[in-house]
Amino acid sequence: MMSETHSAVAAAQLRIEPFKVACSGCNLRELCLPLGISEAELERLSSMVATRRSVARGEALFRVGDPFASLYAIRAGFFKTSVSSEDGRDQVTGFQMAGELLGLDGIGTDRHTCDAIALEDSQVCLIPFHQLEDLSREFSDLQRHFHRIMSREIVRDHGVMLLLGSMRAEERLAAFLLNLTQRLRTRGYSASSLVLRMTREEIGSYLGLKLETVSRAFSKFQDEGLLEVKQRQIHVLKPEGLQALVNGSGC
Amino acid sequence: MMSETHSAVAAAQLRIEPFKVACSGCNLRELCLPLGISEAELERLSSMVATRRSVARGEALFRVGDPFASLYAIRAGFFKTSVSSEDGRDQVTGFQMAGELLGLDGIGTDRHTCDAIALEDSQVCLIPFHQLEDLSREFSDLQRHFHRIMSREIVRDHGVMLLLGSMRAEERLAAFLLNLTQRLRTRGYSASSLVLRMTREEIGSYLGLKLETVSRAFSKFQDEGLLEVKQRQIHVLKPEGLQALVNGSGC
DNA sequence: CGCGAGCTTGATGCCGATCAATGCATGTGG
DNA sequence: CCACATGCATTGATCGGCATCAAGCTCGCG
Repeated sequence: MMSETHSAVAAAQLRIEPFKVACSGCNLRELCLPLGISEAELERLSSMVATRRSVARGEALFRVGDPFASLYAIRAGFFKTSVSSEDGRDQVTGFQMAGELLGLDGIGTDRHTCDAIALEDSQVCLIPFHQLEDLSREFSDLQRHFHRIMSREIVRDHGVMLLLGSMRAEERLAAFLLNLTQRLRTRGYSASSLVLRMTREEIGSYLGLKLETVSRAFSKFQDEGLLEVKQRQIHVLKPEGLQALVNGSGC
Repeated sequence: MMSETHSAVAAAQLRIEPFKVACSGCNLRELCLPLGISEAELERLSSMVATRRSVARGEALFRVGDPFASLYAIRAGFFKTSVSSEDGRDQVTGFQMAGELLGLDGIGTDRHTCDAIALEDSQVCLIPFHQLEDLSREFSDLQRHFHRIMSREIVRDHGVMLLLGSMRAEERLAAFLLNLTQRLRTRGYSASSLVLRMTREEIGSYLGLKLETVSRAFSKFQDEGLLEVKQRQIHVLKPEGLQALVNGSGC
């Protein structure tokens, strides 16, 4: 496992590389596409997911207009997705971490409708979409799980709409931080100590705020003793204080 | 067809009724789930979609927490979907019209995560989801089309995020009106004359604005000669003027 | 006719955007 | 190793768009 990780890092400059760990041996199995499927399915899925790709920090996994052929399961790293309007304003639509799926936006039109940019050196597993459809016609558990993933993405988007449409700046940042720590905890990381992989501007874009507003909100949280902020190093001191903000007791 | 519509309206008080028109004879076929599938598939889909339900104006088709079992294809009428936070603020996440699908939010957790409320007396066709999954394992065209529908919903949500995160009040309303007229045109209605089925407050909730702001934006558009507004009766005089706003030339 | 829900319009205030200056960390070339 | 550039973050001062509060208006309906 350790040597595996090491060799992967060593080969990081290769854009496309043969696959080294089957889904069955991947420590993200419980978070990723293979969740809750049988041995036989897992076997077939593993053989389908035959290539991996490395994406350096700042590079695009795909961009608006790129032909869609595969979904991408994040094996390691961190991404943002963003859309933009004709006149150049852009909106970060999400941040994705290990075990999460990228590329669902492309299914509808066979072209990607957003950019996916790596916020740190990352690796993704390619899941050829036609093959996934074929396989999910064979295995109802896989089919079901894939449908759940898409549906949850829709539900997540609704949550972001609620945030953008009805919350104030500090509530938004609190909700964002709680969401991040929640997802990190699921992955076995500390819930209280985290390193942001994105800039204030990217957070602001996601939350519908300007970077100065994000910065001020961080400072305010620090003054109130909810957080310790050192650039991108965040220590959450009072998660319940953040939760209270989200729940609107701060009105 | 006329008598069909008539009897349906007469039976509107019945909540659940036997199905009278198969998908193959439905004039929404080209907009709805059956799009682009073979005769054999259409036959099977029709027999699966065996019940219809009437929902009176103001009533809920489903609510947060309701068990999920079916998707709903809107046969006639108009709906809104909304989510709400713990402290009661709620956010309209979409408006749905004939030929569109409701209920995708429920797949992920087997419970609905939003409310779907009829904004006028409406009828929906029930699509039992397990049966749809079964059928889409048999027919790859149906499978593919269903995946496209889900993906497009995700892409639509991204568009709403862009709107909520980066547009100003008048841009939001312009984008909203253009989207509505576009969808009405697809259904054979005039692109210039429409009757809003929702209140200013519901529009405001969807757009992340207060009802007064929506009202003022309507008045402004009228003053500028872009629209004629009489309560919920809207005549679009200069669609290109609205388009220009969305494109950001107004900055 | 009178009630009430929904819409319009005005006056005021506040939150977050904008503009601007400074600080801080990292990297690069002389 | 220092000087300098660069990208990102912080903080302050000011401004503007939208929310808020408030008052009347319109229209459908019992």
